[in-house]
Amino acid sequence: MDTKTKLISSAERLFDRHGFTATGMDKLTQAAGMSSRTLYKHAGSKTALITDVLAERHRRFQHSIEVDSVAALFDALEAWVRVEGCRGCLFLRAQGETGGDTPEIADAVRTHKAALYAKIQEIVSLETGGLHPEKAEQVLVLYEGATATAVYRGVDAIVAARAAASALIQQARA
Amino acid sequence: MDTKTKLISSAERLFDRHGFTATGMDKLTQAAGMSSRTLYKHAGSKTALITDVLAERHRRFQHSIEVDSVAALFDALEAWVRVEGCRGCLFLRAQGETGGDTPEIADAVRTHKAALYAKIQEIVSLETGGLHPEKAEQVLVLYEGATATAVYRGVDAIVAARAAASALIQQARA
DNA sequence: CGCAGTGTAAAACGATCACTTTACACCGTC
DNA sequence: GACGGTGTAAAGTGATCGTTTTACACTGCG
Repeated sequence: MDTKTKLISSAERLFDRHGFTATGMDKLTQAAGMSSRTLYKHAGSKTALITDVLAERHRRFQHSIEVDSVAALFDALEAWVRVEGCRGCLFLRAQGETGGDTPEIADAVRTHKAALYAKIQEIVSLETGGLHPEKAEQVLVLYEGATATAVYRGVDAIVAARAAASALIQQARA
Repeated sequence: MDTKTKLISSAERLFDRHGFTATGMDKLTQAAGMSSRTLYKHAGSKTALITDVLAERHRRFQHSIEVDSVAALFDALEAWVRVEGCRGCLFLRAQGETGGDTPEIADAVRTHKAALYAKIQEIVSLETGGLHPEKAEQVLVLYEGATATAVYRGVDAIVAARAAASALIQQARA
């Protein structure tokens, strides 16, 4: 594994477990197994490192939601949290920690959420024959809710969200 | 307004806008209009101040959700974000920033979420005649989802959540 | 052989962190 | 009129923040 990949993946882990602000550069260099000079050569700054981490996570997340039904969307989320754990949406957490004051981070969040919503719109349109576009936002809310609620209620929240989403879609088809 | 009340309300505002870790004691003393000595006499420590802020917010929040229908629950949330803004659940944000490593904060989050879930169970039971207890978790997910999604989609998310929740309850009644 | 590239360890940068201390002023009460 | 309680301003605590610097070692390529 090359230097930058190792840096980003170990940084993602630390940011996710302990928060962005609370994670210092010493912890990051130590976890990545490199000197601070090397870290700065590859990342440039802490903000840039956070941006890189979010971009990589977005890439991986996008791949994980390549599905074509609402039920499968929540199955994918369940599989995700089983592998990655459930500490809430890392993008919204980054937004919250910075108060939206860091433009690069705010942009990464916007991009990620726009893509998520677009994907959900695509799936819902597929399942309802494009007849109920308002259901997309409801499914989005269920998806975000599943992610947030799983923090303290675990996978049960995702199971409940999938059931609710399926019921709403079923209802739209009738 | 007495000293401690002023301290807690100004601290809540800063924590909410800029995050817990990113908000230093100098900003807190300045916003509260008091010396650091007075702040420490009343709060004890930053962690204790965060705990006090969360406890006060919980008190205020509990009062705001004294309703007896699912629709009214989301109306209350909409009214809340119109007054307080929508930057996500402050409890989950505190949990995320500390990684759950601070017991007092983790306790505050647990208490808050247990009360929220209990309230939703009560309302759902009221509306479905106690026949569909599994709907409570679905409404909880919609509630958390509305809070999280409102961060980037505003009140629309809450409106969508209310519609979805009402549909699910309606379905349970049939 | 020489040299650019990439890495290391470790010290230092000024700033800021949470927190404490010193010294002093105003207050109503006994 | 001395008093404890509550407040202030401001300097100082050591630690840690993100970042840069100095000095040096290894590697593959011309």
